[in-house]
Amino acid sequence: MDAVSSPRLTRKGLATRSRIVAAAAQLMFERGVAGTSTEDVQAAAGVSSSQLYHYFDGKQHLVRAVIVHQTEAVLAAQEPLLSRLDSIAALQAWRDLVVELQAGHGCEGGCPIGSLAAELAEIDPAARAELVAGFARWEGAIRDGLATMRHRGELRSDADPARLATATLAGLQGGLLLTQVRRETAPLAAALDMAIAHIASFLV
Amino acid sequence: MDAVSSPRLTRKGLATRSRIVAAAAQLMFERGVAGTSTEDVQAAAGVSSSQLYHYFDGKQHLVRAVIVHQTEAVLAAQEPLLSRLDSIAALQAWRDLVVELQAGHGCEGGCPIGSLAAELAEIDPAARAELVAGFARWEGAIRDGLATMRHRGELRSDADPARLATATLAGLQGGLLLTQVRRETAPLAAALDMAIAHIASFLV
DNA sequence: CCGTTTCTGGACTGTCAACTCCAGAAAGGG
DNA sequence: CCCTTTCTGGAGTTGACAGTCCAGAAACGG
Repeated sequence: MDAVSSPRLTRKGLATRSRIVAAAAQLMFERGVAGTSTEDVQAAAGVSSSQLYHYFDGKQHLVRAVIVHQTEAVLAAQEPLLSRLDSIAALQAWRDLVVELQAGHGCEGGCPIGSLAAELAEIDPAARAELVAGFARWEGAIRDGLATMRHRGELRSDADPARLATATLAGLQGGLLLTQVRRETAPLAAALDMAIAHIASFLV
Repeated sequence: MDAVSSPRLTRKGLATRSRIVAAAAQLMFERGVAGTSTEDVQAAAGVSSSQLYHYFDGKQHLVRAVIVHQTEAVLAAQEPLLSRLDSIAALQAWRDLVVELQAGHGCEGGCPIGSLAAELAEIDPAARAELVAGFARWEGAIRDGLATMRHRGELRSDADPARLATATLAGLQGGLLLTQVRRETAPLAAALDMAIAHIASFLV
């Protein structure tokens, strides 16, 4: 739709815009959207107020750009595994990666997309739409792997890749939330192991 | 620990305090903590500023009281089923109830506790502690039902009630989040069906 | 190299939200 | 019934934050 749109941006302008989004994403991940002021973003990105408002029509627009940015970042962090979730072994490797990523932060921060979703779903319809799209991409990657397995005849025909992918993403999100709150990876591991076991129950 | 503590409260004082917490809980459920000002709470509860600060040491303390309030409300809304999750049929009835509750709101709002958790986990350590306690009670209720099943010999001895309960709660939370964002109950239903199928896979 | 557009610095404004204060009303307790 | 404590009304203070404005610097395009 728009995302980058606006008028044309100079090479320099694009760099400044990216710096703002990256700084905002980092701060909003750490303190939430409401806990991050535009002044904080300006300071972190090393830009002035007029610059921020030159590239974005206000905080809400900046937040939408942050959602897009974080969606890319989260999906990229799971590659190349995410694009090849077409075996139980691949799913387990992906599970291990996700768990290790959380352990690496000390279980802080939760899911960059999930946290934004919880904070914004009820108060910013445009943000919610962007989040639906982000989750759809994530779920789509999982679903594609499962569909490949079914297509190959490894999963029974009564396995529904779309529904399994939805349930897996739900387990992942809930596991991330509990892991964030409890500051231990056990809930995330348990949730993903459940999802994989459930998928494995459809193996031929 | 403290929760109600403070000095002694008159019958009337207790009623006023409850009104404030209930109003704050409702508003924070609809708009989030950051999106709810103390002025909003005052107006909704029909109290003055001095009253709010008479009963709470500030917004943070009020938020903690809201967490306790919502924990009670969420658990109560699932009774009497929640205390008797000791068969697959009981789990399915509970699943149906949870899904219907969400459908009843039009899938708005998500989980009252989960939303608070996502918003507060990183910015309010005291709130995080209260949320850990709230989730523990929820998970404990699920775990107790599963432990009963295992004790009766309905679940195999390699089933770990605590871990299954954690995974189920994770699925529930993630399902609620996706359901909130997508405005449809399918993700919640898929996640809970997965959890129940996983539990059923441990039946003797 | 020159006109136009984009980009940047920084001061400024208006609003809103958290929290304080104090005086007076109501309740409790002996 | 009176004294103490709790409770309430409402005005006031302080600070922060989203967003504006305009003048000047840099980049681009022919």
